[in-house]
Amino acid sequence: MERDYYIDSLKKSNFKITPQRLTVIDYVRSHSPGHFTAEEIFNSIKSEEPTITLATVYNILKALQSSGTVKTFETGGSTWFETNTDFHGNFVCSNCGKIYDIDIDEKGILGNIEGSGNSVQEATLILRGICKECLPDHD
Amino acid sequence: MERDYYIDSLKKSNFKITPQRLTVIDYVRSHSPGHFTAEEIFNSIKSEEPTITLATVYNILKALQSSGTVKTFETGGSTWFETNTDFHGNFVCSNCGKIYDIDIDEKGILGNIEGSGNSVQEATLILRGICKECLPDHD
DNA sequence: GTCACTGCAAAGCCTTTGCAATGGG
DNA sequence: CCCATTGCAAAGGCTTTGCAGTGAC
Repeated sequence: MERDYYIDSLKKSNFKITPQRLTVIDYVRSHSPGHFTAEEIFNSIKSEEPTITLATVYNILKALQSSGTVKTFETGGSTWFETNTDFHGNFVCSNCGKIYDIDIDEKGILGNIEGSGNSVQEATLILRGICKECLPDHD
Repeated sequence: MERDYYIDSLKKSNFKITPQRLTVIDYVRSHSPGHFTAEEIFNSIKSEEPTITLATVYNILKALQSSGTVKTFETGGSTWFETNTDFHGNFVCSNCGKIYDIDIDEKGILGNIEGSGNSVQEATLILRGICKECLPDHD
């Protein structure tokens, strides 16, 4: 996604554009699609933005999330952020810890949900197992 | 589920049967299907088991999970436990906080996953929105 | 100029850990 | 009897909060 997509989304939600926010945007853009913790982002950008703190990174990620450009999910006791806002599965390898996006046919799931009478705004699918690379017969 | 289902599952996984474990089993059995935090269980059973601590409840829930009778998912910064081990969605109402089980057709999802080459052991689907009861036009 | 945002430190959850004492098999 | 489990206290990880100073608009 273009930088302006993030900037415009922030503006639309009445958030200000700060250098710190731009640095985080550049980070997630250049690592998309991917999965980040606040701490990971903090560690990666603090050379570029030496006064930034972890609390600010959390604040920025919350703003990005409110403006709709970032999604989150919780697993293993921490919160993960991602730029892939389409419905998909997040496969977490129990061996190496890597997270992979898995395309999912949304219809099969959403069909059931609508029938429940609840208004669904957001869906998060977490899968756990052993990834391709960690399977014993991996070549 | 019967009490023996939990007991036998624990034994099969080489866990011992303690009075504290039976108390937790009775609690989840009498609240099934449902969604519990460790603290909720702790608060509910401490009158019956006055010396128990939160750490022990966590320990017991971990044993139940390893023996396959309890599943967990994380949301809102805490871990939820449930006895419904079949694949299903957990709908979390952003307004009242209640959690509802939603039946999901597993095939639509698993079809995609198998194709990815990873070995999936477990799937958790979390849905967020406004529940039936909280919708403005609720009668 | 104003109000949101930043940086900092501290507090606040939730969960785990270490260890001595206990008791289930 | 022995080793897993308990109870207790303390520590640990992740995230939020409060507040004074700064800077985006």
